[in-house]
Amino acid sequence: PYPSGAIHMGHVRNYALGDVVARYKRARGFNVLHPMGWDAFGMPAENAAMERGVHPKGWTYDNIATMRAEPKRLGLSIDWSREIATCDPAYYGQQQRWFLKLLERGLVYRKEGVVNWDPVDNTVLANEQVIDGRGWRSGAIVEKRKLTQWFLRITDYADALLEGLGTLDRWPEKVRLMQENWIGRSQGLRFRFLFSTPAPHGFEEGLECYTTRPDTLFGAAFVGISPGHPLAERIAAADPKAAAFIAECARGGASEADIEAAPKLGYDTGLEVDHPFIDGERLRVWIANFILMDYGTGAIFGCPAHDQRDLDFARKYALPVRPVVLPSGADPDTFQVGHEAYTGPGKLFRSQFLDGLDIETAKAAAIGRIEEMGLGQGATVYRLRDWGVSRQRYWGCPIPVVHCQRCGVQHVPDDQLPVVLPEDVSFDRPGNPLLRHPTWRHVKCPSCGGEAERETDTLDTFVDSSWYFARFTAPDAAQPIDKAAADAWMPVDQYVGGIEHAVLHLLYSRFITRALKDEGMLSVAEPFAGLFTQGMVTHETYKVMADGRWVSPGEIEARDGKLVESTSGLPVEVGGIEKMSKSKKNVVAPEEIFDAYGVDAARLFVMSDSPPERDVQWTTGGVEGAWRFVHRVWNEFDSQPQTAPAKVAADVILADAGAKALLQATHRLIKSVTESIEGFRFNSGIARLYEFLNVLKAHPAATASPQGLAARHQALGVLARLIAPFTPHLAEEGWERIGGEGMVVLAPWPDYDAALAAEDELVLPIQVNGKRRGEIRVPVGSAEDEVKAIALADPDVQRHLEGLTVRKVIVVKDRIVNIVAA
RNA sequence: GCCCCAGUGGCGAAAUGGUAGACGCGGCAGACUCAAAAUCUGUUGUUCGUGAGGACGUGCUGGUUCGAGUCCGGCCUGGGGCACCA
Repeated sequence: PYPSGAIHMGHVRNYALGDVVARYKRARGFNVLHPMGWDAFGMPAENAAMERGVHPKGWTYDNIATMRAEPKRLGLSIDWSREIATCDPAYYGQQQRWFLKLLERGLVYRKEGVVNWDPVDNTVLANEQVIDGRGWRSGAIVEKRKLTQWFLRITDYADALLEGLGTLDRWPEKVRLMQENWIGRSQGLRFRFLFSTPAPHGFEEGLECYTTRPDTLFGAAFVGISPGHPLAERIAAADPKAAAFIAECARGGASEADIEAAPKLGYDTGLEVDHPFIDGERLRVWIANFILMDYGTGAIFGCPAHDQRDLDFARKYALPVRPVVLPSGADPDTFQVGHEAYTGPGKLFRSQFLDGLDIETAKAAAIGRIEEMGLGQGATVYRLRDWGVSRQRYWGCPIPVVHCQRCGVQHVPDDQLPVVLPEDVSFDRPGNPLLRHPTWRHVKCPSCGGEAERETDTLDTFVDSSWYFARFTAPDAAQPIDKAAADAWMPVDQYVGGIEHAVLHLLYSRFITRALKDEGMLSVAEPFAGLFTQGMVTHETYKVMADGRWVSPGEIEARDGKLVESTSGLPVEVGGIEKMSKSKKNVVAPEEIFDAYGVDAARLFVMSDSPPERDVQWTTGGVEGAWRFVHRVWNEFDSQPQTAPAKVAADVILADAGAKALLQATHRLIKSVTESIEGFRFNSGIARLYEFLNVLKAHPAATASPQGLAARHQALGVLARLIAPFTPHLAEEGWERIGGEGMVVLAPWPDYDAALAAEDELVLPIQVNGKRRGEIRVPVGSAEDEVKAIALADPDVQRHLEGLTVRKVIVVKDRIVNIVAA
């Protein structure tokens, strides 16, 4: 977790789910590494420093000290000897070590580029960190700025990351899909148009375009370039109108709505290029506002008939619209495109050597022809961009390089690592305190020994969280990763987290893992073999009707059947059910719940009321139900006689009908709870435990005899072990109460006896024409003929068969009987 | 616009193609109590019927099947992801 200072219900649910897995697997005899650490760098610490004058380091470590108590109180079975904090030089120093390795490998580079600038946090953001045009943390509208920044070459791994998704069969389909879309591979053609008009300086070789629809080249109506294209800049230098148009394009709003509403605009440059396939045909070159510079080559050819944007553009500037793909059944002489471009399947026409081909074949043929002509080749293009990791902030991992006027960028030598953050910094002004520090940045060049300057950018905190799992396997190693330890533990078998990291942390970690593998530091290509994305904890929201203020659940009460604010008595309306958040005040503090109901009830409730992958709505009634269950379970343990029951032979117990029934229920319980945990259906497993409690309570006979008492003792012993992953403290107390050996946390998971778990007798429903008309009791495994005879003889069934002729009787063994009659 | 997911009682939900609504919350009734709370017991999809029993029922609509909440086609609604990506 980020050490914000307090845990919230989302943490409780997240870690409770993970703890169930850890405790279950441990009981199953596995070695379990279940660690905890702090993602401790980042903006909130600096904000606290600016607002309250505290030091980010002190603030962070104080928060860690406060927060550490909570997982302990929750009873999470964590190995605290492996605890790490990413703001510890012992951690980030090792990060600097591997960062330099990647720099040597060419996976880190520095370039000037247009970047996303968050004006509130005063720093740069990666593409993945811009959500709907806003900073992922600050929510501020992101601006474009030209800056020199450090980048990690994630695009080198675009293909590997895409292919690797296919191996992650224990990941949710949804997350794999999101990553696939984010990487966005497309196959197409990269080729040059040759100028028919005199080529502008620097473009003598032609103008390079990228397309995924080379099959539609015969429908080309124009060539378009992005306002940011070098050719556009060159033209603007000599043409004030072009310059004005480009400036106009840059002014448009950055929000989605603005982009969507923006009309297609173009500027006719007067330049023309040759159509590669049609002799004498020329295409006009336009600067167009809808063409992106950072995808493909920043230049396209427009085929209005088969691309909606090109069509909009063509209609506006009265350019020809020539269909070249004919839908099946359409008449080639009359087929036209109106306001909607045709993007569906069909056969090529009006396209010379492509005529009659289907789209895929035509693409290959067009690419082949362009390649023969030496104008270009088939190409793969990705939507994924390199990962900008520079942050102009103090509280982050320093980038371990030195800038020397004479020698350029120099690595900080290994014996001078870690580059430690200076502590004497001030936050009285905006901007990066490292830049203002009087001495820290001034160092000698490691190469020439002359005056040089440290890099003052720090790393994106997502770098810190992209390898911590490997560090956990040997948290004190003198090198970043102890390979033997990592080989023993990695990959992570079960990762539990929120969906919000689908294209952030989960993609970065996959990239860094692959990069470190190529560096020889890790053996696995994928960090997380199993991923589970849990749902959020939600709560109703409450709003004072009079003034629209949000009020918290603790500030309201029911008076005369109506909700009012306690202090003012003003009526309150119930709003939507939303993720717990401070802004909506629909937060329930875990500590208060622990105090009121105990941690076991809190753990139980967040897992019992919804499937783990779905959101769970926090309700007082719900947690009280869990709390009642805890008490009722304890009552069952507590009502067992203090003295251990006399030893009773197994066959004697089974001879007692009541005792046998209880043992059968017990073994069925083991089977179903085990399957529920294995399948991550914890809510169903908990429902089975509730059910079993009702069975246990409804068994008065079980205590009346030595056999009954012995059966009950066995049942309670099983129950203690089965509830242990969910409510560990209750399990421990119950286990001790009935004289269990040692601690239940160390007890092996119970195995079920298949014979006992099986039913002896079944109630089979009998259907007549698909409607249930009766039921019969038959022994398990009864022969089809026997069941058929009993079913047909059943009075209820006979009543419904009156006047009908039985055509067919379907007997599904031990399941159902359906009589088809007419 | 493209892609994905989900629609089941008053609510959260359960159901390898085989008794829809387990379990919990809430409601109702009863026991205990002077009373209330807590606790315990029973009951609780809708509807017709005094009852036995019947009809209807998993967003809508077709289909496959002896049998569909579950599989297939079309649609509606809600949620999420991506988005001028050529």
